[in-house]
Amino acid sequence: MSESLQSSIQEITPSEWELMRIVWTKGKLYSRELIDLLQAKRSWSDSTIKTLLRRLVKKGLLTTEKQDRRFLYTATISESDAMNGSAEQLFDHLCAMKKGATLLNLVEHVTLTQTDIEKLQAALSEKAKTAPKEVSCDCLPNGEQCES
Amino acid sequence: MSESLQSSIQEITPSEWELMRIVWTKGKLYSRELIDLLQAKRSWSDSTIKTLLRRLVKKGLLTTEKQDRRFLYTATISESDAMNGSAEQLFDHLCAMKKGATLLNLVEHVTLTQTDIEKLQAALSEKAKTAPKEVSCDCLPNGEQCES
DNA sequence: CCCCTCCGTTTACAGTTGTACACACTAAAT
DNA sequence: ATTTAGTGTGTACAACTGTAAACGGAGGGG
Repeated sequence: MSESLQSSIQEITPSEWELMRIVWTKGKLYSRELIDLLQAKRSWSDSTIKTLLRRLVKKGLLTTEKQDRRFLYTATISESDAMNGSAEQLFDHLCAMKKGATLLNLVEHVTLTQTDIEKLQAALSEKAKTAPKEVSCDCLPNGEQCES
Repeated sequence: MSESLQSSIQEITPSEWELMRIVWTKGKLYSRELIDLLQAKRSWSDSTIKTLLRRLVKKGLLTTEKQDRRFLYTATISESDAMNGSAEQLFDHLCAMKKGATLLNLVEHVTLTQTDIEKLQAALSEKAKTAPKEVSCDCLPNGEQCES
């Protein structure tokens, strides 16, 4: 389990997420399999997918391993690290004061299992022990606060 | 209060977030003020900031109002809508099965106030009443599931 | 009345992203 | 040996992003 994300994950674009999710789910696979699976959802040409694969390798998010005559593609970072990293990156852009509200909105809109909820509740109870009364806005350079 | 985000908010880039946060905090302001405030954090040239402003207006995220001889800039969407929209957009890329884990990670890493925590707990208790036992992975076209 | 200063507009340019055609190479089939 | 089918590589190109210099118009100061 990764504790805290070190140096902010490589930016992953929406199209890249689609490829990555398949790679993570399958573990290792040939471009052909990837393409077939992906085309079941997106009508992208083989070429487009091959380009995306190439770029992901260049970005260092995938590695290749020569097998047979073609390549086996594997992810270099775990899905959780990618998810947590991206989520944290997004939250970095938000006003410190309003992160809680955003989280609340997510909790309300995302489908969660009983187990997820239990874990979240446990984490929250723990956090409540040391949580501050207020968090101030960090949108402006001087200490000026935003309302609400 | 916006209930659910309609048609997926205009994509906001990292640099744009910086401008927007200032605009949201100040409500209405002249480019000069914006530039001064922003330059206290980022060493961007006036020009760069003016370009970003213009692009935000073109994207429809800001509107202008001629005042005096210059423009007053205002945001066209609320900060919460932007935050919630972006967060939901990100979550759309994640495996349905692992959204809970990502949320958990956020809850652990984000600074929350006592009040935020209470609200989250309330929302979770409510949600627990109807939450499913499991959520399945939606990464692959066929029903194939990812492990963990 | 002229120049300067402010602010908005034009233009620029490299890098990234979405999308894809066409080509090269190699193993396999004929 | 020649063709073929399957993979990877090169190239392309428009839109968007990060960053910024330069220009043009209007009001203020001299």
